[in-house]
Amino acid sequence: MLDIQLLRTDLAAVTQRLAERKFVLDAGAFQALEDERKILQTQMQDLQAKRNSSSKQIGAAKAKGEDVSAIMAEVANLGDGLKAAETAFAQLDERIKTLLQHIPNLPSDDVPFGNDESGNLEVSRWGTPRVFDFEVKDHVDLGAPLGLDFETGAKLSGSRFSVLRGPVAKLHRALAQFMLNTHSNEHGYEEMYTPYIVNDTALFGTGQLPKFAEDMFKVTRGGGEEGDVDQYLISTSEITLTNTVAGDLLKLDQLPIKLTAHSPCFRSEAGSYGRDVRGLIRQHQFDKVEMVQIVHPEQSDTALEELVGHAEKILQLLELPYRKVLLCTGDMGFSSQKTYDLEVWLPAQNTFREISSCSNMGAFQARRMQARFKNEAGKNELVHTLNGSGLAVGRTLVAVLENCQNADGSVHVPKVLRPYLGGLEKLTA
RNA sequence: GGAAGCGUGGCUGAGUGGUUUAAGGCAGCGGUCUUGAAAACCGUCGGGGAUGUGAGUCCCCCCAGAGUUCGAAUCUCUGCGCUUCCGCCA
Repeated sequence: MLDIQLLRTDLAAVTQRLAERKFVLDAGAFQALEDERKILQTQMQDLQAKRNSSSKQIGAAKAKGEDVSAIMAEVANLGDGLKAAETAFAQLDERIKTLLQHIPNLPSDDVPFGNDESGNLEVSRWGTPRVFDFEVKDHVDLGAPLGLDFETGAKLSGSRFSVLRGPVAKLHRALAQFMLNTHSNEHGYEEMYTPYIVNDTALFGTGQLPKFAEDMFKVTRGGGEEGDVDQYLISTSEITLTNTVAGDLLKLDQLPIKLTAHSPCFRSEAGSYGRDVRGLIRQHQFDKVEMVQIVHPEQSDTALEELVGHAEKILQLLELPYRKVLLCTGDMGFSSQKTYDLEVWLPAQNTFREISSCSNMGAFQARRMQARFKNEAGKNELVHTLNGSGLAVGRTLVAVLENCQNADGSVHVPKVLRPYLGGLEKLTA
């Protein structure tokens, strides 16, 4: 959520910057709402002040045993007008709040302008795509004999679900454990285990609600009876990790907070019909190791660079070629002010595919969650939040299968994963 | 699943309808004292918002939402959370 003061004081500039990320803010309509709000709020507070002082007089008079009927009559006249003013203000305030909740974050100054992903800026590349002296298979064909089973997934749960068996299942587990160990042992993150079902408050805090409800899986507790509360499957453990500080007032020495977790992620993928229908790239359920940092506002820019580096480290240790991309204004997520994507090389597609997304959310989520710290001046200030995939496990599995494949259909295991697989060097059917 | 109790500022804790516009304590911050520190003492000390050049004035917030009342931390209803006991259970 943006600071409403910013819209009040600098509406034109905010509108302009939002337009760069393709969000149309009707500045005239907002200004009209604001003007009306000011009038209503002043009227309401004026009436409230009168009521308060009269009530105080009644109390004082009663204590002395004096007659209060005159003041009572005076207050009675106030009654309806006050109620009407309060109702009108509440309605208007609600409209302004709702509007505000649907406005995305402002891009940082150093984010390049662009309308879509073609405007993204490649920052760097790492590794050299391997030259194959045989025809490469994609991960679906390669994975089938190794235990990658889409048919059974579809039987159990429908399209975009999969079952992993044997060697592929073990590789999947090894990847998640390797990532989690690296972040918690080498990169200073606290390992976390968090719920996979959350309430709407948490989703509001990180920005999935109210705008992106259709991307979520909703679950209802207790069989759909009246009074049951809707809850949601997490679409990323960013939600739970970030919301651990919701409503908190942190001490300066508690920052930065660095958290990591391995969890399944559930996405309805509404609006992506027909895209990536083949294989493991876009599933309703996938695993991800997530990194979250809660930091002092002055530290968030450098924290983003550090966090991306942690995700890159995983790819480097796995010896997977990738490139680092700075997303342009038109391609960023709702809550982000600056985002790097890491795209891993997939030889079968002869292209780079997103495997990690690392973002600095600034105070955007912190404001929604009311996550603050006591700053050097003793004042309460919103923290900055960051998150990034480190990495998406399913897509990493795809990348390992394709990049490490041999002519005979076997897959050699990256060295860093071997300790997690009992020293196994090669996956075979 | 059954029963009981409890949600007050960073923490603790008083307050059951009106000088409480939330007492006291701890922590924090500033100071006195001290070579320095500790202790002691003095002062300060919640958040959000409206209006105003400013000093200031005012409104809202005691888990959340509705309600009763001239007036609610206090009374009523609903929800959420926590604690304890019993039952069940991985």
